[in-house]
Amino acid sequence: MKQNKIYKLYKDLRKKHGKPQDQWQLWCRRPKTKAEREEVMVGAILTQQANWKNVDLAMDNLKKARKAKISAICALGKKDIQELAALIRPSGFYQQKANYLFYFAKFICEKNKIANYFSVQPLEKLRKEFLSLKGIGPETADSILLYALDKPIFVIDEYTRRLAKRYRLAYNMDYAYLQKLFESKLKKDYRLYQDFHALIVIEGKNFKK
DNA sequence: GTCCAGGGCCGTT
DNA sequence: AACGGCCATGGA
Repeated sequence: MKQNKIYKLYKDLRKKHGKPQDQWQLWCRRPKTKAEREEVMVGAILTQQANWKNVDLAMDNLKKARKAKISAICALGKKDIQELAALIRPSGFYQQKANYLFYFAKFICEKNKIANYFSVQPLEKLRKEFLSLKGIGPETADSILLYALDKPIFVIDEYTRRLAKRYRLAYNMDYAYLQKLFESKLKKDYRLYQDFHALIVIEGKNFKK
């Protein structure tokens, strides 16, 4: 890949921060076990507009209750959504997130009945299916595709926008535009996308809006 | 006490 | 298409 501002930013961040640590050790692990993938999916929903410390508290509650995996959640009934909400309370917006989690889990388990569903379906189709679910917007959908399913799709978030402004990488901060921009400047490699986005979040915390 | 975090939904304009 | 209010906790 030729030198360009975006790839150079990756190299700089990699040099400055090394391999992503903390939560990112799990999210950037290769390969992941099935259980780890399911845990990342849960985390992707809980982390919406939430401090990771709070998400961690919620994840601990779920683990103690043996409900930190998609397969455990989709075994629940509708009447258990309140119990789920109580467990994830520290992550904030917990009533909504409990519903999001429950129906997302149902969706995943349903599709998993079809052989190799997530490996066989085209990426664009999978993404549209995720986006059709309540509570799964562009960032959450792409986070799950990239970090849980190892699909080569670049995640855009608040920190990506901050760095894009700070380093004048773009003027348009529209999600689809930024995503295409980053993907067009990088080798199509989920491992690169995973590490780069993690580093963007780590670095982004140093900047105000 | 105040501010804010890795979003997304819904109603209004 | 764009914008504002809303959802909520815990740490700085």
